[in-house]
Amino acid sequence: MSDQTQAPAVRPSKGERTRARILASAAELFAASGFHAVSLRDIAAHVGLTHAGLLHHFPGKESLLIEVLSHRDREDAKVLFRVDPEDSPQEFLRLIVGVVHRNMRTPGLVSLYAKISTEAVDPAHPAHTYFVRRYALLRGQLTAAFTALAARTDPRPDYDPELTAQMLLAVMDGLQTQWLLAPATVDMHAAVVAFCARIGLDFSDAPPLPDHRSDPEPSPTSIMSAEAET
Amino acid sequence: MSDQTQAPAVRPSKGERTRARILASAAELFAASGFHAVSLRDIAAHVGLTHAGLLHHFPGKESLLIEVLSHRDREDAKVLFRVDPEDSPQEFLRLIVGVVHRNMRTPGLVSLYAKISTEAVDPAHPAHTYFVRRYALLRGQLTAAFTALAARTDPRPDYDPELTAQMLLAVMDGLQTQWLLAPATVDMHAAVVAFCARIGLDFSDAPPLPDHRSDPEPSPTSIMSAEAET
DNA sequence: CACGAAACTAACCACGTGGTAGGTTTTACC
DNA sequence: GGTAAAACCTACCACGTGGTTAGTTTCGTG
Repeated sequence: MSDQTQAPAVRPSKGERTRARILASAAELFAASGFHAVSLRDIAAHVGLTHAGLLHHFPGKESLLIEVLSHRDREDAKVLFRVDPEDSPQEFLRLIVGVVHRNMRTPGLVSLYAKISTEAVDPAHPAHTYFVRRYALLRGQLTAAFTALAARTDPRPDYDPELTAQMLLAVMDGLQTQWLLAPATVDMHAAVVAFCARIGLDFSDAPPLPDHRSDPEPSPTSIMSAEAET
Repeated sequence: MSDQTQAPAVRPSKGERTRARILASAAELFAASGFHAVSLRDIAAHVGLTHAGLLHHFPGKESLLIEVLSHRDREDAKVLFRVDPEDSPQEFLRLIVGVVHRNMRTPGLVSLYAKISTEAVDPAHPAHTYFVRRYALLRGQLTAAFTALAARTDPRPDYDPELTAQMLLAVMDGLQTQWLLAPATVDMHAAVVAFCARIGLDFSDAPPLPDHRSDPEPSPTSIMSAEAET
């Protein structure tokens, strides 16, 4: 059971290590410039491979994008879905706000979702289905949290849980673009906390979430992972 | 001074008419798929020209994009800037909400700004400077409106005008992407009105703005037009 | 160390892209 | 109607793109 006996058994193969580097580079470059403006050769050069080498690991550009997104979702799921929004709505919302605070330390991650989600509005985009589902899921979770919270609040608050869920998601998304365009002017976290204050939630002391320091193996039961059908 | 003496003198030339069709097609296609995923040949075919014919009217793809954006700004400016945010803050905010309501009838226009603004986060993007300025201007105007509104409200409201401006812009922007991805589920207008209710503004009866039915000549004093320096 | 599989490269392919240049057609004006 | 300019087209250019194929190098295991 010592670390020595475990480390050699789980050492990633050369291919797995290269795949991880490809995913990291693709995430970074897609985040910077979007899917269409980044070529396979760009990503491959960033990794230190040829584009044909990259295509040995991933069957094509579109499946690479889906894998980048799914990979990041599994990371988020570990944080967000350890709390049930109906059982602990306040804690769930606190985690959501914590995600915003953490995101301010990872502009690349913010940019990835901001950039690709708007591209994915186009039904022909490889990640279109992925984002339709992702937003539906998040709205559902947040609506459940606000509904549960309202049921526990006396006097009962006068907000519509579904509209409020849409608003909170919108504030978070909308602030990303503004922040990316003017990071010195726009304070994402303060604005989200201020929004929550508007609906009666005090998260002014919400602690930050842990950084993305490690990328452990993907969880086999990924809730947020959308397997693309393309 | 009769209409008959004016109409022949101001009839657009063939070139002007073609330019207008190019701008409309470019706006539509950029809105659908973004700058990078649309080629000049796509736009030209949509107009019914060759791409070389298109390039007779616009010196290049990048300047075409800037012109599309500036053109739409002049249209918005006519609506938004007929009211001074400091003199009539409530009326100004009412117009902002009216813009959202109107936008629900023009998915293409919504998509254009949503799509290109996130692309433009990339400093190498042709519209980067344009959007940095646009957001700064809008934040300034909204901050001025909320500041003036707070000064006229007794007891003084407890919101920070600058954060609130960021939040309102964020809600409007963030709702666009959600709406474009799930138009049957997300009600942009209701969510924005609900947000305003959260800060003490009742716009539940805000009237819609006029449609984009006509495209009159550009105003010579366009406030929101950002002349690109590229 | 040997060997098969994985990882990776070089070269190729067909196609698409923004832009250029010269020629043809259309427009606008006198 | 004549003419010059504007509008538009055809053909070309160099380059970039995602993907394929065959060969070479590296890895992992016995």
